[in-house]
Amino acid sequence: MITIYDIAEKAGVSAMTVSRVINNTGRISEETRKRVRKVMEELHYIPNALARSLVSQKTNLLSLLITDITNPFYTTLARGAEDAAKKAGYRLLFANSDEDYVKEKDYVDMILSTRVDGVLFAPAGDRSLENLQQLQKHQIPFVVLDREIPGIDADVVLGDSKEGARNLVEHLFALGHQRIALVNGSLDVSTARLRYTGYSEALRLNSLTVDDSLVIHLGFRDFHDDSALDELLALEDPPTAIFAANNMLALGVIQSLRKRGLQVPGDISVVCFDDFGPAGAINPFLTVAAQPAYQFGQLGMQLLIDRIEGNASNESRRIMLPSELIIRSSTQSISTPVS
Amino acid sequence: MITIYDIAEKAGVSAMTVSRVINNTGRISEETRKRVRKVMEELHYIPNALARSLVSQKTNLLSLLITDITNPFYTTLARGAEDAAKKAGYRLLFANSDEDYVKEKDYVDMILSTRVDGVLFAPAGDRSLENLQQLQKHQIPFVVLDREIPGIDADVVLGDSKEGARNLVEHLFALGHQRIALVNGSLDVSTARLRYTGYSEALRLNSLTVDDSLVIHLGFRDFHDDSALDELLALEDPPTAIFAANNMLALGVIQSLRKRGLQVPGDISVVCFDDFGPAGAINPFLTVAAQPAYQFGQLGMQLLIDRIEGNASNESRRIMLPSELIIRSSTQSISTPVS
DNA sequence: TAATTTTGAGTTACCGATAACATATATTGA
DNA sequence: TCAATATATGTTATCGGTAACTCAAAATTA
Repeated sequence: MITIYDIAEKAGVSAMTVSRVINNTGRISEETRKRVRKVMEELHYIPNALARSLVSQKTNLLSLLITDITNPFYTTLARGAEDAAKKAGYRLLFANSDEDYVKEKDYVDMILSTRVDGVLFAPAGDRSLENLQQLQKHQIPFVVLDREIPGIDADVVLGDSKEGARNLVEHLFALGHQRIALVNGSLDVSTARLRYTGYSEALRLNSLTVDDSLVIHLGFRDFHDDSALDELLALEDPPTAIFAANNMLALGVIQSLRKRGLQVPGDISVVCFDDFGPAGAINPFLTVAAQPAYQFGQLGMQLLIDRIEGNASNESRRIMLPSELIIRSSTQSISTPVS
Repeated sequence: MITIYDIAEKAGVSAMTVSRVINNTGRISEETRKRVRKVMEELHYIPNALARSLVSQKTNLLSLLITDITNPFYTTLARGAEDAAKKAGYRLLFANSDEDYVKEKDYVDMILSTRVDGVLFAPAGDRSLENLQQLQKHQIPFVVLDREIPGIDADVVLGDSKEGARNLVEHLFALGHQRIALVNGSLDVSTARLRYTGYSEALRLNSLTVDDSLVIHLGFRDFHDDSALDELLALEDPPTAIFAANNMLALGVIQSLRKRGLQVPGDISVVCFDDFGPAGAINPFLTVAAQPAYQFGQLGMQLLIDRIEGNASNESRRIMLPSELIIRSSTQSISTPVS
């Protein structure tokens, strides 16, 4: 590897002079500058970011921690974050926790030892608390995305889960559905709780109460075990519609329904939170509460960079983004069954 | 930030002793070891990977460069790469070139200054040559993914584009289609050339020749300008089926067709390369040649790590993965039009 | 018991860059 | 013309670790 010392020697100057040429600092005669530049090009010199960071105490590296890289919500978010980071001259280190606290902790340790300048953190859930506290303890600036963590006071970008849920359920009511099941994420995730709240509020506003046998709690990521669905369908008065708390759950629900020979929306209507990215556009099918994923990433990154660069006040900021109800063909009126 | 010197002072030993405790090297009495460990925990010590890498000349960082983070093919590939990297104890730095040579070059510079140990490189196209040569010049090990670059001799993981294309076109023939358009990627991408070859071979095998007016060359990523489609449709003898060279192009084609009031497959059949990840499972629609994206990432990463760790022979390896023809509902027989 | 080996540390130099300070000319002003 | 200032560059120390070498005390051997 070529270092500034190699350049210095060949150009007949000191290393410091080379450093000055690279960084355009100090006074250098035009002649020396040209000579050094020429040698740098000849030797294909590239500064060592490690050494630089060690002395500057700045890596220009940010980290984006998401919970599911195969979920289009997060990849679209990632693109927003990447664009914003690049614009501000930062590099981005991606990490994927798979909704797993242990994997998340591993990544936090990695993040700490890498000395990144800041973290955009989509937590797995409430128990991410200690992972976030770990960052706080080491004074790494971070912004929380998508899920609020009780006990953490930080900048945060959220979707309006309650309202989104209400909208979806109201849509189902409007189609005549009364028996609406909720296939929810784990209750140690704030969005799952809020979507439940929105769901129950919508029921109450329509003079109904929550029937616990219609509510399932799973992980947000997988729907491997669909036995819970069997229980739902075996109910005396089974649901005519299912509200899945996110896109991946909806995928699982629909696949499981089909496996059982049930048509969507013919036999049962399905709605969910989050859209499906570009792929969702080909065959518009699911009625969703679409969140502005790109903006999640972009705004979150802006908050983070503001804070890192000292352009943010001490109090933490909280951005709530609305979701958009997109009515497609996974829902239909209960009064006109196709069967 | 806590350093080994802080630990050393508080534990009443030298920095070297602390280093030895951390790395389990040298001889340390059990007593000292315990004392040092205790102080490390008390102060929440975390080793500085920068300093470590500076002396060891190893960062344990790998980079994955893809061309489109919103394309499910690449995110699934990314997951495969990430899993394999993690298993081998490496961290992964993602980058997204957007099929743009300039962005790609920027990332290569970043990669070089970050001193990553190796790169998993999905090139934008033939002109990535100089970016790859830049890596070679600096002796950074890399593995090329998905697209072969003339002039570069390196490990590479490819899909069998020719055969996949032939299969798709044969499928269309079997349905009675004779006027088959090809909406291809740019010809400076090897997969575009091979898919063209597969397309023309299939035609020839069926005693047809390529009609140039049925072939469009665009970028693999966007289908913003769909005027070329108008020309296709305005032909005296317009196509009854379209073969899109990848999933993103298929998306654009279908959306454009619908905008013009044409139904798929009613008015025109569509097939493409690459599936749509988890989202593709909800509403199976497009007939595709699905490539094993996860394996692309996983195998590529294995080749890379083998090479980095000196477990690979000097000659470069070439892995070709087959694609699977998945027949769904975007194609129908020409003899039974629904219209 | 003296010589030798082993054990458990410490010292020094270096990885590649930069901040802070030092210094030799060149230039300017009185 | 000589001090004062400006200009261009060099020296040294440091960021946080680790490799390589050194060394005193304890344990082993003859």
